[in-house]
Amino acid sequence: MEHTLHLTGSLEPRGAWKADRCTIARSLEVIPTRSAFLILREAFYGTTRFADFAARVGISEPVAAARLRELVDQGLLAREDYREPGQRTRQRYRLTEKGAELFPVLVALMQWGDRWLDEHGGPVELRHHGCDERVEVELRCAAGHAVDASELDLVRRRS
Amino acid sequence: MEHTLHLTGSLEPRGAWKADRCTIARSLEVIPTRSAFLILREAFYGTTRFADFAARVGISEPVAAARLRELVDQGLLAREDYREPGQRTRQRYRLTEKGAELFPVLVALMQWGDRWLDEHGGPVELRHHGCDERVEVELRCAAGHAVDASELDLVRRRS
DNA sequence: CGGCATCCTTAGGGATACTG
DNA sequence: CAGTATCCCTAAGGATGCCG
Repeated sequence: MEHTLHLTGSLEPRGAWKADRCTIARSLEVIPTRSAFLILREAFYGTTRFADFAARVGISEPVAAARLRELVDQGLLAREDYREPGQRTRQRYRLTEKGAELFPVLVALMQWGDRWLDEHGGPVELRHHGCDERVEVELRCAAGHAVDASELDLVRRRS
Repeated sequence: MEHTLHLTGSLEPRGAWKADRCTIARSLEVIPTRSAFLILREAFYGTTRFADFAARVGISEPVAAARLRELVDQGLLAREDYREPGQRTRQRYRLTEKGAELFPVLVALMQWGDRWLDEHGGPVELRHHGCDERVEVELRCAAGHAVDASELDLVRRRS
């Protein structure tokens, strides 16, 4: 069984596209580290406070400070002041739309880990609110077909 | 707009599940580095040879050797000898099923980078072979509904 | 509470040269 | 062709302590 893509036409020879435009590589420059991924995980789980990020991700506060600053600089998190009635002003970090759209990446990592790295299929699962059915990431084409990885063509974008 | 999940029932307080069982964290222990991700990208693109991995990922050969060994040790790639008729024996690296199932992770990273990190939506795209429609990763529940990130419950797995 | 300063250790990675 | 050996540099991250 071959696990590679169909490479069509002008994508080969490979000089046809520059490695520095690869958007997988670019994404990994924005989220280069394990701690960055796990801080995003916490943000999806609803964590907003500095000390909670450090504690729940399991990293030291200096590292948490560095990662949070980088994620804010990249526009994935927004740092904002807020004040609950009768309380002092606090800070919190919230996902921006740009950050929130990374959700499928985290779900895909979780799904793979659930299958290959845990005896019991992982500690938690995602369900469709209301419907209550299990949720998974999948590949699907614009015509609505579920797509297997063996049915893919990789082509240069039609600009 | 809130970009967090619905956390239901016993997932809170958070001590209810152990951070070391998080399968996102576990996956990132298996593929911890940018170079590991990009070697997998190359494997999907059909690269099989040592020197090609190093050159196409843009890493030095010592680093390529270390990453390839780790990926083989983790069972994502298989190293095998092969011989074409009339040629000497060569080595190649091929994706295992375990490695191949990481494909949605890479597609999700590419899709996010296409949207947020490239002026023109990315250099390449995936199309459904035959059908020729564009392919994307999406969240979908077992009942067949496309699921928005705002419609998710996170629950402990029913074991 | 939400950090920063300092010091330390380890891991990632480049360059160059060499080997079976 | 498919790597290893060596050397060096930088980044990631922990521990401790301090600050507004």
